[in-house]
Amino acid sequence: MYHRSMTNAKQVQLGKGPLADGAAASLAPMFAALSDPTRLRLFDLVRRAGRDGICSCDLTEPLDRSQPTISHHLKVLREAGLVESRRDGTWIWYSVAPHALDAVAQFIQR
Amino acid sequence: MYHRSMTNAKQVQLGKGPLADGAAASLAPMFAALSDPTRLRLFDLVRRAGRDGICSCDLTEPLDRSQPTISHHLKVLREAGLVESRRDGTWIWYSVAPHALDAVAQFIQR
DNA sequence: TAGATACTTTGACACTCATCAATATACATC
DNA sequence: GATGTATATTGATGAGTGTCAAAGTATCTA
Repeated sequence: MYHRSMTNAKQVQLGKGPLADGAAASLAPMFAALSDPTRLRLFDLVRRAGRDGICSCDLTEPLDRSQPTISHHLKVLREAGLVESRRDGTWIWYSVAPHALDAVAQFIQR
Repeated sequence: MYHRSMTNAKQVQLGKGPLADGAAASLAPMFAALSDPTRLRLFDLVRRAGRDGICSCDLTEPLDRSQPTISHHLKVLREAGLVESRRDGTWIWYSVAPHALDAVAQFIQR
């Protein structure tokens, strides 16, 4: 049941003062999820696929990594709350989670 | 001469197509620099200090880390092109590098 | 039930990282 | 030059990461 869309995304509320300990702890994993080149391109491909999403099977080849490696990276993105997955028969479709990057964007334009 | 403002920030040009290998390789380190909670708060403190910057000596205490650790993190931020440093006597002042987060913002609002 | 396809998990390996104590360096003052 | 303060570097350690091959799980079809 890995496709249950398990999301670690916390509702980060950035106050006005210095970045709180908890907020930093919530934000850091999202940055970490994007801190690997392969994962960045992976997320980019998923984002480009729009609402429909993209099949995991179509992600392995363009990134030139083994299938388990892609699976691992997708898991990292999913647990960071950046992408969602939905099973369709044998296939699994990935799409960007709604408001995925809101917290990150909020921090950056702070 | 560590304060020579050595910046690894590349002028990332994000095209219209899928995220290129090189662009991903340039972006990832900036995300990596922000992927640690302590470093996130560190960057936030520096950013809050505005143009004047903030003295390294004022960063150790609020983050509850040893002086070498803070020094290490500042180096990471500096080499990622996110902050700059300027020596003033015995002290060293850190401030946010101009256009520090431009590439990251551009990627996020892509 | 058997085989095929899509995907995940496990185990291993080389590598990186956050952290600190100890030490070194740079600068100012005496 | 000697002493003190601010910062950097070194070395060590425990924890985490990206990667793959091999094995496991889930789903479909025949």
